Amino acid sequence: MSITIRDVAKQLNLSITTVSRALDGYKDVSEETRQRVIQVAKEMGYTPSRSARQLRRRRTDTLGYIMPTSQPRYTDPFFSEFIAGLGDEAGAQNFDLLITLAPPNQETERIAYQRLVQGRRVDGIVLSRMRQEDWRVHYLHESKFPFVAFGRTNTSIEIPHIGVDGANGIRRLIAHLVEQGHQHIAFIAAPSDLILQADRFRGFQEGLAEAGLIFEERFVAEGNLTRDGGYLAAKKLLALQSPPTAIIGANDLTAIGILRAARELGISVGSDLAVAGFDGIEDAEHTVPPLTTLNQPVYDCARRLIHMLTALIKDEVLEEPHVLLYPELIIRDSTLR
Amino acid sequence: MSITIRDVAKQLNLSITTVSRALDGYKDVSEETRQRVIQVAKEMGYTPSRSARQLRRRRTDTLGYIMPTSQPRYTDPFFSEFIAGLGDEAGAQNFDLLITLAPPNQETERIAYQRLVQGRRVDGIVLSRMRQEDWRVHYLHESKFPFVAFGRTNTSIEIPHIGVDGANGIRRLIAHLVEQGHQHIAFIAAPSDLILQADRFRGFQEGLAEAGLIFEERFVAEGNLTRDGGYLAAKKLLALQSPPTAIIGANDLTAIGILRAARELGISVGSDLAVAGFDGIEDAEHTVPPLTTLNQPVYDCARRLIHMLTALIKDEVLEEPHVLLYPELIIRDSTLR
DNA sequence: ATTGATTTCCAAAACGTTTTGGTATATAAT
DNA sequence: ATTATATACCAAAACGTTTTGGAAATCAAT
Repeated sequence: MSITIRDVAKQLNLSITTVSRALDGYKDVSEETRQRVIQVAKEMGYTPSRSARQLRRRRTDTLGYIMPTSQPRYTDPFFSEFIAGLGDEAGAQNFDLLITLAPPNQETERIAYQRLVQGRRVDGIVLSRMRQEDWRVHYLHESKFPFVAFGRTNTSIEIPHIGVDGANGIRRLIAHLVEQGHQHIAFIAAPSDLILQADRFRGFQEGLAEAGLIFEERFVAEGNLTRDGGYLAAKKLLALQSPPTAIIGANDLTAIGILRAARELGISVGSDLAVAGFDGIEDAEHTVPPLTTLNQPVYDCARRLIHMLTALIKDEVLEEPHVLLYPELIIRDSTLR
Repeated sequence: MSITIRDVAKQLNLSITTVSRALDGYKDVSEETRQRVIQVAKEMGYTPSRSARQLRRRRTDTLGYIMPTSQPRYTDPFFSEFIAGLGDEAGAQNFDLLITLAPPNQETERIAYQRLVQGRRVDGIVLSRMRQEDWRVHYLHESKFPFVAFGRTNTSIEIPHIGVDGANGIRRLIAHLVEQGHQHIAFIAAPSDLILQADRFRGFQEGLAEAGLIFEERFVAEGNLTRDGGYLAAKKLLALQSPPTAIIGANDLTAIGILRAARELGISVGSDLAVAGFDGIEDAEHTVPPLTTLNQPVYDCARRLIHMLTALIKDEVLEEPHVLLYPELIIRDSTLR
């Protein structure tokens, strides 16, 4: 069907070895022949078969990412940006990116990871949304499979990763809110098995303590990192006896839900209620009022992760296996009176 | 390194042929042996090597999608939903999804497509954001490579696709706006090489005509399907001598930009200015005011496209090679006085 | 007792590369 | 004149499957 290396070799009256090595830039082929080979290969439109090369080289030049999609249609802009970063850097390094969707913590997820690892379909895997008891970490580690993570983990296992210090961010956010005169600050949480929840929540408690405020259980509501989750939780919080004057969402989507709840209740965000999120997704600039948030350089993190991962695959030594970044506090009208 | 079919065969004292055929469900292996094979293969944790299988079978069980990313960091929620649909259905059909990013209409894009096609990297390709002179269509057609498209094309080439009737949608939207008493309706366009622009713009002109309104050139501004594009274009339109009382964005992102421009200018959307978009992205529900839009069932379209594509790959006859859907007009506060 | 079917298995070829371990020729060094 | 070195090439093995074209054993029909 399509042109193989054999066709090129025949055309040139050379062995396939020589053609292969000429194209791969080995030095044991004369410059003249190499030029001829390159020329003819191009003319004939030869592209090496990926699977043959993979089989022989025993690597795939493909990286895997399994996107944790909770609901069928649901997508967090966070992931778009993350994937854009992964894709761009992977492309730059001549790797392909294989994306699979799987709901977190389910059998399907396990199967998805096993397919990638055991079927040797990718050379390395990027993990995100790290969890407290993360079987993925143990599984990949035991399989001796190269992987990197966005976010720290809990385990003693040594994992190259990039993390953003959620606790630090939320502490600074609370300092800002207190500066704006808020004493009653609430938090809408993420699912409790997520590391990011642990970090951000710890920041919440520490921030309150630092400001000399007491932590009230009733000011913590359960969210699920979606707009609807934020909306429902905010409704509850705002229906309390003496409601909070500021609400922090575990992420921007949650915060957008809070905005909506406030609007429905006729509460003016900014003057009457401060609202803030976490992530720095693009939508946050366009809400009414624009949303105060802690920006994570998601795109850059994704690129750096790929960089680390490819280094890992090539058995290079990572100069910086653990990176901890600090989110940038972006103050917008949603927390200004 | 990892377990191959040979290991399993040795363990069972069978030939690799038999193991292979047992696992593939051929009938020329006794039920008893098959059970033993399955059992042992599972115990040993055997997963067939993808590349070996691909090489031999001469197919990859992978589908490709190249996402048109214009700016490095930029992502339209539309694509997240599209990808979610592609990924889910691909998974359901036991295909992988290979995603590459490439800026449209550039050399990189051509290379990206060639890599997929000539490197026999995928078995089929999904196209989106169809263009007037779409070299991709010609290229894939000439290469006899299976592909499907989201959106029609204007070539004579027969392409299985799913389209959403943009003209129809915009016409209905205009009828609604006229009903709300609007006489001065503007349009912020998409790049003119896109088919969707042609369709939606035609709908704009037809809709005006049907309502007996005259089409004014000055009420058309150039956008680029982004929030910022919408924002800038809206600023221009609203600075006109006698500005429009309604503005339609070529997509929701554009409309969100319009909302922002209006807010900055102190124009009250709904009462003073009607704003509408196209796509039905989730954000549109959460803007202030919530955005009137024409909803496309993007997720479902994506799934159906994959369905068509896999059928095409298997040489099945498509029962419906061309699907034309009508967008759903969702009226929200942004066009209600 | 043959022949013909059926069942169950297998050896070997093939897929298209890369890599290994050379060989032959020319050049340089002794 | 011999030996060493460098240069330019190649045949064959290997990667791990699936597929092809049987073969051996069993059973049924004559």
